[in-house]
Amino acid sequence: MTGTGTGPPKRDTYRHGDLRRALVEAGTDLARGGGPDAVVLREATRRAGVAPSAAYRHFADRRALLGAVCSAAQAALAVAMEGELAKVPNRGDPATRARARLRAVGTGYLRFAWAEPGLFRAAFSASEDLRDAASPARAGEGGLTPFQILAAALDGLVEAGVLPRERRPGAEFLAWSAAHGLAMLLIDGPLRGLDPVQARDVGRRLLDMVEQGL
Amino acid sequence: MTGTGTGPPKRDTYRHGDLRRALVEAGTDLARGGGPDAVVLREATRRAGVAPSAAYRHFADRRALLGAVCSAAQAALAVAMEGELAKVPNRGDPATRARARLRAVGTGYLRFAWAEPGLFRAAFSASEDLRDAASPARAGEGGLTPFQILAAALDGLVEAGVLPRERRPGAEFLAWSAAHGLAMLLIDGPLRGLDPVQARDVGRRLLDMVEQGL
DNA sequence: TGTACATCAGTGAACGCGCGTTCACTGATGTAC
DNA sequence: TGTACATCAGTGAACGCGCGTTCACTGATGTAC
Repeated sequence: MTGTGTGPPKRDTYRHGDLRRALVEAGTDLARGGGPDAVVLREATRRAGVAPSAAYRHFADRRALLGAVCSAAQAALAVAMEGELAKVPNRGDPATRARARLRAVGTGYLRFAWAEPGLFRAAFSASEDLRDAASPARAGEGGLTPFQILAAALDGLVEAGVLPRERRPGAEFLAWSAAHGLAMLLIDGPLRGLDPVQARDVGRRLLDMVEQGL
Repeated sequence: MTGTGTGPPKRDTYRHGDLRRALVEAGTDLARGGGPDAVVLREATRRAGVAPSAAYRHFADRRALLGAVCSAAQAALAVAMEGELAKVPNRGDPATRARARLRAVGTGYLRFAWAEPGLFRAAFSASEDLRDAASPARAGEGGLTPFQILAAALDGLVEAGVLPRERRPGAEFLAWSAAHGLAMLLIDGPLRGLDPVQARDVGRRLLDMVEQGL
């Protein structure tokens, strides 16, 4: 962290100090504003106060930078989900508590998508498959990725006897689909015009549906 | 339709004849291959065998062309959904028939997304809101848009006494979210690697969940 | 039926733009002696 | 503690690219007489 922090991109040293991190942060800001397409290598270097070619000391190409931004976005999503989970009181009977935890996971997911649409889209932009879903770079403070947080909540539902064990396998894809679809329709799609109250309502009803339907 | 049909872009006349349609078709082919970002004005004119500037006789700018492609993609989606609906037998009691029709709508949606991922993404690319969801340019052969087809299926569920009337309002957003989310995860997201059999299975289970949870 | 003319769809050359990427370089840093 | 040197992070100029868009034009078509 050289220079004047988040001020102008002027540096006092020839070396940057932590350019890789600075580029990921700049890229993340760009994604925040305009989604994955807005992650432009040259603009990231500009914001870091560095020549465009300097980026190639830390990333093989633009795709690699976007991949790092994608991981950062997933980590931010995980943090949002953890934050919602932390609000769930520890009292009450295990069944209602397990249900509340699943709802919290879904609420965190939807809230993040609503509050940070660009970042949310970036989180799902890089070509990843399920193997990447466990990468530590995508984890929140608790060390779990969004996908793992959801899985844990569903496991809790089984342990509490709410979800029959035989319906557990693959359940994350169903719950995930519902939340993801609503998120996409709300931020990018035909439901974009909804006001926050309507959005919250339809979110609640969606989570009801998942709870009933799983 | 001048020249040799779908052959090389050589024309024998100065006038094209139906350039607007040709550009939308070329743009749709581009979207089919690479989603909305692949709808490149210059490439569309190239495929139509025409100078780039000719496009401006028919579209104000690239966005307008993309909008037309988006409508065409939605119409194709509507046709796919209609096709699945047509398979539902007309016999049986009204309740199971209404349920089957909703499933058919969902199946058509998911099948289209799976078979035509680029077109599917293009269908939801243009900035539209719910008012556009009724535009005739997006309708299938039955004159209904995808959204309207879904709404009709849900109305049928109410009429058959399967869905309580008070839960009908807004139900399209819930069903739509579930299907849309799975579609996105399957074509663009972490579920991309699934083979067709797995994809079909998770699709069925998702529709089960919607049926149970609505 | 033939001719003059208005229309307007398509031409072709040019524009500025910003991008990702390369390459030979420079100079700050840390290490070996 | 001081000096020589290897390392390698960042420089700066340049590249080719394809894009969207503009503009004055040209020539096929259809209409009026």
